[in-house]
Amino acid sequence: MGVTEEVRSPARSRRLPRAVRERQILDAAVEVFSQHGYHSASMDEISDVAGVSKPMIYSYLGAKEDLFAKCIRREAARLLEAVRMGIRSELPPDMQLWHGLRAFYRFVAEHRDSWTVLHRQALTVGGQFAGEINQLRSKAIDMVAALVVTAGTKKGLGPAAEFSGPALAVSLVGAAESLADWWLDHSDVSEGVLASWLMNLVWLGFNDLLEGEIWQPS
Amino acid sequence: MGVTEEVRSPARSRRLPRAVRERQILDAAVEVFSQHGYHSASMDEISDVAGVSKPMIYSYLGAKEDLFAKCIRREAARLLEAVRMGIRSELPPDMQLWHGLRAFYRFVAEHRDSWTVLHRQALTVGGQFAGEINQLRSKAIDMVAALVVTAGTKKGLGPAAEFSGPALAVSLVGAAESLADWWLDHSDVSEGVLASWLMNLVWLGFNDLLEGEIWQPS
Amino acid sequence: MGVTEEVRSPARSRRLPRAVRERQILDAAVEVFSQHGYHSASMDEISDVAGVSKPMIYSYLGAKEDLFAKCIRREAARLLEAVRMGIRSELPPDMQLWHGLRAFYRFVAEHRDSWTVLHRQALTVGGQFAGEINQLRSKAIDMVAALVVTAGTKKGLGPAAEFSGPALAVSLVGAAESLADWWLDHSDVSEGVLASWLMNLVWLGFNDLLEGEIWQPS
Amino acid sequence: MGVTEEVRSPARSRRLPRAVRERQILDAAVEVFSQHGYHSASMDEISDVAGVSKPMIYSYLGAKEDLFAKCIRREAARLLEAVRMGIRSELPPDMQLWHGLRAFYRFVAEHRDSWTVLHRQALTVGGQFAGEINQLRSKAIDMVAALVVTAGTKKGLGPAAEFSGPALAVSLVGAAESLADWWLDHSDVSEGVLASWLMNLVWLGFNDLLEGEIWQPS
DNA sequence: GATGAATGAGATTTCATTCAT
DNA sequence: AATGAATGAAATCTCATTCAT
Repeated sequence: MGVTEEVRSPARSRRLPRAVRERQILDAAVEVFSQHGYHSASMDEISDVAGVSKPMIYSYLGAKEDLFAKCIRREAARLLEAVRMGIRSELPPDMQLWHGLRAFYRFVAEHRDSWTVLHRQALTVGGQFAGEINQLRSKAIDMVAALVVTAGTKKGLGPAAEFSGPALAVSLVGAAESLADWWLDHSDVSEGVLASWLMNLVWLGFNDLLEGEIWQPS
Repeated sequence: MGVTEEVRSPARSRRLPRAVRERQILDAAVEVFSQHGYHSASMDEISDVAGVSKPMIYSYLGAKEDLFAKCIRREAARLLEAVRMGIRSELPPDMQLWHGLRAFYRFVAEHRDSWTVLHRQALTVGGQFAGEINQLRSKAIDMVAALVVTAGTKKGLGPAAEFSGPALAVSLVGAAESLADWWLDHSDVSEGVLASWLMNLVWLGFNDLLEGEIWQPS
Repeated sequence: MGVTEEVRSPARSRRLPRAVRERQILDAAVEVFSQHGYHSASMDEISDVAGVSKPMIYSYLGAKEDLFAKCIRREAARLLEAVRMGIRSELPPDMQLWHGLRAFYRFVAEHRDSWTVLHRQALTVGGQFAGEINQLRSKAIDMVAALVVTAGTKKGLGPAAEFSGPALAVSLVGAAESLADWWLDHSDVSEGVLASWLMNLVWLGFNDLLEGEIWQPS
Repeated sequence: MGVTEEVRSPARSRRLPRAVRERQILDAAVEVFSQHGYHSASMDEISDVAGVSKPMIYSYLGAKEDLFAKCIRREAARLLEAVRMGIRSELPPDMQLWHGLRAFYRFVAEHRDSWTVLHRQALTVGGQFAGEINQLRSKAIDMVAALVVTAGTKKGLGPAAEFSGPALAVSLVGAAESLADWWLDHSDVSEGVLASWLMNLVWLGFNDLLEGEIWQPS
């Protein structure tokens, strides 16, 4: 079309305000960390991908460790927010759980890098970020536990109290995470189906399944 | 035999048969990898812990990557073997599953380093060992899937077939792993209780629990 | 009074005349250089302390090296001036020397930063500022030498001429400097006493001291 | 001369024992530090001069700071030893002092680099090595103070006691150092003459000099 | 068989300095 | 006049890996 192809690129615009640069850098960092992991990721590559020189990263976001921590925090906040928005608290507990799971899987699908960083890479750094990650997981677990307890009290709770609520929640979250990972390699399933599978496992259990029962969104 | 053999230095014994040396080194490697992770572990420390010089490691087990791979393979084989030994195929499926889980948790308790390397550290190496790990997981999953299918066919399978067997197995394995991690920080529970909790989740499901049902080993 | 003048930020006032800015910057530079030394001092910190942006420093006083040179020159001039003002040329040579020393120590006490920069830090820069410093020392030495010569000629000079006047002056200056440094850590002595000690060393010498003689200001 | 000029250099011999390498490295470090100062000296240059790769320096002598500390300690020990050997304790105090000074100046002449590192560069590093240096200076000062006190008690000490012995010693040491520095640029004087000058200053003092007295080795 | 000696290559981080507004 | 934004260049340090004995 006769476009002069750029004498001076406006794409790589210069002299941007700090906030913009910080976002660029964080985006790049998440991408690179998710691909190579914390240790193998190099500040050089991050600065390349961000289109920024290395000193700027240090000046704006600190050392590699700080940068990684900031990535984790941002992505964790995003993920939690997404799940929170997904849950509709006016629905019955099982439907809440189902919607929460769907929101979770939608997030994973739409932000693979974020999920990878949070799930796989955050463990890498000598337990240094175990705190951050565990907070995230704790919040997720609390949400689940709240649902179960809510459901339980409605029906009178009963002997479920004998079981460690946290342990159940831990298991569910682990199952959901594991399934998310599996999904990354089997993406031909919708997030609704995924959530349904999980509901059938944790809501009904193998036994009911074997009996022919099925859970499905009403 | 009258061989004086060594006036001094029995500590750092020499001329051991190759197989022994290899085990020494692998043991040290598993210990160090589990403590620091793949990247932060240094060949220097491994050679120190093994009581062997670095060139020997390279000569016997290859480069760092190879060494790590061999660690993973050995520990994976051990874990699988332990679980296999735990299952008693003459029992009904739910009891098989329960015994398998108990064996798994016993292994984790008795070989924390092995478990740490397998579960936490193997992920960190940029997916380089995803293959190894996935094989292990696959085998675990297959074992679970086989149980479910066995149970299913006895009863006529039914609509459980509509659900991805693998996905359910993946979820169960994820839940078991997650619970194992949680256990590392809450070790005041017996492995039997742990396995029972998980059975209640995956065999009965939340719903039955809420109804007051409980699964317990017969 | 009633001038509103500034709703905020009276601290970082703008549009000051160049001379004022330059003084601000030099003051800050002397402070920072004296604390961290030439190399460890960062232009960033200097600009912070000065309350001025870095480009301004470069525009007004040049690169780091220039800035340091200007610091040294200013402080050297101040020190020399202070000593000159201290000497009363109408007094006999020994009293002149004594008053000069007192003035020197007063300066050191009142401008520790200046003295630190001149004495300690100026040496560190790979002899790059040896020239500046040596000029200062030369002037100090010349002043001392003049005193001695004056005294000498009055009395007929004699065999003192066989001794290198400069060398004696160098020694005296070195002794004075060394004592100044010592004083920084033993500040509980008055500058008069300090000067007297030195007079007893260089005017009388150990020998006379041992004989029971003492020099004291008349 | 028809020599085949080296197909493989034995000069840069390889695989030397550790002790030898350490000495090589320390020698190189002293040379480079003395030329450029602590900060401007680069580990690269030191490794070049030493004919050794950088990792070896780190492996044998530690980080830059450690390396510098080790340089200082070694040179300080050498200097002290040289002075101690110079003093002949059977002589009268003034002769002891004179011999000590001569030994000091001989050392400075023969090990300019050592002296430069000790005197000029050691101050550079943010007072981090002030301790090391002050220990050295303290020992020198103690030696001088001991001489003066010895002389003093022989004669009955008298009012010299009123003067701070340490302060006098500090001054003398400062004078000696200063004169050593001056000497580096005026090397056409023998170390005996240098020592004599200083003796005339500190033993006799200006006053006696003006009176025509002279101190000279008996 | 076994190891002390040795290094290439690359990682993180800092800083003086300048542009463009 | 004044500064936030931006970077080239270099320094320290570490580590997996291999010779040569």
